Order: sequence, then structure tokens, then C-alpha cells
Amino acid sequence: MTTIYLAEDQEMLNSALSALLDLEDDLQVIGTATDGETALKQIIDLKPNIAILDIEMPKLTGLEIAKQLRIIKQDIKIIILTTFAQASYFEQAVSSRVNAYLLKDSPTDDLIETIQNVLEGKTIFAPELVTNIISSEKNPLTKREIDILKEINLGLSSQEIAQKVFLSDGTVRNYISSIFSKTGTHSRIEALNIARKNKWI
Amino acid sequence: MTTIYLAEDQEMLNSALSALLDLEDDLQVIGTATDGETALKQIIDLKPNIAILDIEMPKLTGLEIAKQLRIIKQDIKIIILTTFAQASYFEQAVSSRVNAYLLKDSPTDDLIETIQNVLEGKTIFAPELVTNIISSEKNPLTKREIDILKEINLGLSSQEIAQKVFLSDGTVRNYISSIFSKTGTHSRIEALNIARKNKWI
DNA sequence: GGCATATTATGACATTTGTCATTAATAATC
DNA sequence: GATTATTAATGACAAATGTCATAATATGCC
Repeated sequence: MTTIYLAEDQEMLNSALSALLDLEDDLQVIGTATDGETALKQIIDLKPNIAILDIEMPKLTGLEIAKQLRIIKQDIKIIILTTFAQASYFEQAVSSRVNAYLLKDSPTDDLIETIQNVLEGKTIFAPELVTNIISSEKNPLTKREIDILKEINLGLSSQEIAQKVFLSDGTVRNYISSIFSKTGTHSRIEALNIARKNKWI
Repeated sequence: MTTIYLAEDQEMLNSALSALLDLEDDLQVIGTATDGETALKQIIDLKPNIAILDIEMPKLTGLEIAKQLRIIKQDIKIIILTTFAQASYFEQAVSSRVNAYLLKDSPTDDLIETIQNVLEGKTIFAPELVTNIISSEKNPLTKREIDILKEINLGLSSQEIAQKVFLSDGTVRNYISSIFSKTGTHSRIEALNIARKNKWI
């Protein structure tokens, strides 16, 4: 009997998947969570054979959970299940030696098949990934620039940002200018659009 | 035997739910789709007792499907299943005499219970709706203003917008000024944030 | 030790943005 | 028929934004 832990923040999908997986007579879902923190604690506690992890969850992402589990060298197969074919996510998954990376854009049969394959020691990456991958540039912005871009995102003016982060108005404007040249843009909104597309903010 | 049609664009949830519903011995899923257009056609064709519809789908939203089905007076129970507790969605659902409105933030048991209740003629609205509803103001912007706001969203400058929509630069700036006063803001990014929150763009 | 990068700052400048008053032609509504 | 809302425009002005040159300090790296 293979034990499974499922972390997925959308309750409907969470309960539907756990019910379905439980129906397979060689699989048993021994726990589920809708946030990352609970998931990590319980996975360490319950020691399932397999963890199926969503990426975007409250408190802790699935990728961070995977990283932690590899650090403490827990013997577990990890399947990442996500909406996003984002290159940066994919790279993080590879570097955490995840056993499979599957898109929610696939049917449940694929998930069950993936579970079987992973159990046999195979590493599975969804074929759609190769074609649909959204290759985001690696972030060229410094910490300060990212901070300022986040304030821009809230709609603050240069002076408001200056006050909030304790810088001079001129300095803030210089940083913004630098953000523009690094993103190849000339306005706040363009820069925000690029940063959002690449998940820099 | 109750026949069900399921329209949900996320394949994983789509297949998980149809498998689960099919397990109930008084329910039968007679078709599913991942886009609204196909869904509407097949619902008219297959005449299921119940349609479970996601709102945000390609080509046609679940709410538009509901509206169409009411116009042609097809005898069908409609359950809207969505992530969003958006007041505007809710109102549209009510005006299309939808039989239930359920959040994906609920477990599958709730969905099955809702199906039973709807069959008995009850109208069900998720209790979380009442507490979590995101009350978006009704859109005070004119068509022209919305058009211009969409261009702003792309990061265009006043002049670029002027060229694109064949207006003078000054006129564009006047419209933007008007958008600000209607949204109670003083900058493009603030206005965009408000418009996004309220789903005006 | 030296080089590159990040952080912070100032001053100056052109351009853009946002505001306001004012005008005018169409619809749409009462 | 009068009133209101929408669309469109101009001119003028203050404020904000974006660009550039220049410079100082701090930190990490070869």
C-alpha cells in the first residue's frame, strides 16, 4: 500500500483528488492540507511515500516544501501539481530533485499514471511543459529595485515611495530609471507588466 | 437517474469531478467541456437535468451560458461553481435564475449535497458568499473611458493612446482625468488597481 | 589591493502627466 | 422642447516623471 499526502489550497480539487486517489486500491491518502505550513509539518510527521504538492499555496509554496524535505533527507517521492508552466518554477523543481512535475491542465488519469511511474523510480515531466513553457528572464533587479517596484505596484508616487522607504525623492527616481533600463521600458506600467509576466513581484 | 453536464476549464478538476459524480449511483455525467462555446452547444443538444458551470472559461463564461439557457427556456437546473465571491457575478447569477452558486473553496461533499437540494427545487447559495463577498462598485466609467483604461493597462503613453484610438492627446488626457475623478484616484496605476479589483477591465 | 556592484545622493533638464476652464456636437431621457 | 450624459477639442498651467552626469560609501570577490 502506497501512502500519499496531498497539499492543494483549492478545497474542491483537494477533496475531489483525495477521494479519487483513495479509490485506487493500492493507494491511500493519509492526509491533506490547504496551506503549505500545515502540509510540511504533517508530511514530516506522517512520512507518506508520496507528496503531491501545489505550488501557489498560503504560507509556504510547494517548491519550498520540496526544498525542505530534500534538506532533511526525508525518503519521499515528490510530485508538483500546478497551473503554471513557468520556467523558473520548473528550474526550482529540478534543483529540489522533484520526481514529477504535472500541470492541472492534464486529466486525473495522468496523475494516477504519474504516481505509478514515480513509484517505479522514473522521473516524469509533463510533455506540455516542453511546448508551453513560459520562459521568464532571470531577474536582473536588485533587492532595492524590487522593493521600489512593489511600491510602484501599489500606485505610490515617487515622493510617497521616498517617504515610505526613507530615501530622497531623487534617489527613488534614479532607481526607477534603472528599473526601466533593465526592463527595456520607459514607464511604470510597462515595467510592472514585464515584472508580473516574469513573476519578479 | 439524474443527468449532468459539467463545464470547467481546468482539466484536472473537470475529470476529477466527473469521475466522482459518476460514482454516485443516482447521478450520471453525460458530457463535459473545457470551454463555454462547446458547453452551450452540447447542453442544448444533450438536454441534461443539471448543468454545473464554471464562470471564467474561454470563449463564453458560465454566466453567459446560463443567460442563454434561460432565454431559450430550456428546462434545466444550473449550478455555478466558481473561485470568485464577486458581487457582480452573484447578481448576474441571480438575474439568470441560477439554482445554486457554490465556491470552489468548498469540499466536493457540498457539491453533491447542493445537487440533491437543487433537484428538490431548492435554491442554494454558498454561505461563505454572504460573509466573503467582494462588493465591487458598479462601473461608473463610460465605454470610451474603459477603452482608454485598457490602453493604459498596456503601458501606453497619452500620445500613443491618442494615435491608436484617433483622438487628440489633450482629449485622451481629459478622459484619463475623468477616470481619476470617478475612481477617486490621482494616478494611472491607482486607477488600474481599482478597476482590476472591481473587474471593470 | 583593486574591481565590480549596490546603495545613496544632488542638480539640471526636457517631457509627460494631471487639472481646469471653456466650447460644441450628438444622442438619450424626461 | 429642455436637460443631461457622452464624445471630442483647445489652451494654459503646475506638478510629477524620466534622464543624465557626477560622486561618495560600502561590500563582496578575484
